[in-house]
Amino acid sequence: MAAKNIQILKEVLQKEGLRFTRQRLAVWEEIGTSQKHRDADDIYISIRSRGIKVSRATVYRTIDVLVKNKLLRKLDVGDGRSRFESKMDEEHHDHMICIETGDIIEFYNSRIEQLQEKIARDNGYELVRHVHQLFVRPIKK
Amino acid sequence: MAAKNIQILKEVLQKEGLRFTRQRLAVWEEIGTSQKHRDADDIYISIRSRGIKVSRATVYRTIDVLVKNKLLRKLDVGDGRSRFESKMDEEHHDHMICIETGDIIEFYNSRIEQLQEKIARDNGYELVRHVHQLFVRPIKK
DNA sequence: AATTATGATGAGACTCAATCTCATTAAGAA
DNA sequence: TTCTTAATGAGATTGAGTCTCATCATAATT
Repeated sequence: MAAKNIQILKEVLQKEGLRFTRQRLAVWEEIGTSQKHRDADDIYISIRSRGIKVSRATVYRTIDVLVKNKLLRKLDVGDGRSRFESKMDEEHHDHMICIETGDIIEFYNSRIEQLQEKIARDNGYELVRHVHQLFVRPIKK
Repeated sequence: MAAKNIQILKEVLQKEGLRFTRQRLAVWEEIGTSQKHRDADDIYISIRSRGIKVSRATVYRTIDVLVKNKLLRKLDVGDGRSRFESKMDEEHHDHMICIETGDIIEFYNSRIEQLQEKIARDNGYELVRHVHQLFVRPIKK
């Protein structure tokens, strides 16, 4: 993993007054892999399989810190298990979930993004975050 | 509760090959009250407090039938407990959730509705349902 | 109205993701 | 290297939701 990314983790930990540990680095490294939309247990198993000793509690605790600091995004795809994706070098997007295959497809629409801001504002609120998911089915020909 | 609404429940149960029971009626009546965005346990407690004997299992089972038949909508506001709202005489809408007060405000934007359909179609899917929630905070003056 | 077949109910066990506890371990300052 | 204090991990706990199965109730039939 690039030294640059390790530095990002160190900065976040410092900001939060937390120590830089082997376990926290392992979680951060694991999340940096190209796989997306992974659940906490999947991340836990992967780290263990790399021979690094870590507990589920620490994985969950580290994920919380990363989510809080916007290095990680938490997704709820409606099956009771949260999924996570890195926000490093990522443009914002939302998700389409295929109800037949479970595939997760990303989408982005700037008009919708604008409208969300406007709707919140028109009601006297500011938009903090949003959840937007389209549950879809392949069009049969 | 209006006889008309009882008839709607009876039709759904018949369609599903299910019997009309005191407990199922009680759940349907409870959901017909003006309160919205209630959780399953809240519905369970209310029915019991009306002196009707019902179990949590039956409340959950009945809710499932109503959701399946679109008499009821299930919301996930991100705190681990599903909320439910009647779809009787209701226009479609989505929700804004205030992260400071927990207030749930409904909104509807036809342009967003159209765009969602288009996004799914452009990717070779048809839209089945969607989840759209804005987490907001009051604008401080 | 009584009978009867079968679906519905309820108490409590169970599931599973996520969180918490607290004795032990390790970071990192000095 | 020492030492203070935060971090970790094994396993207990939580809590929403689901499941089991003995018992009960619906509603069709007689």
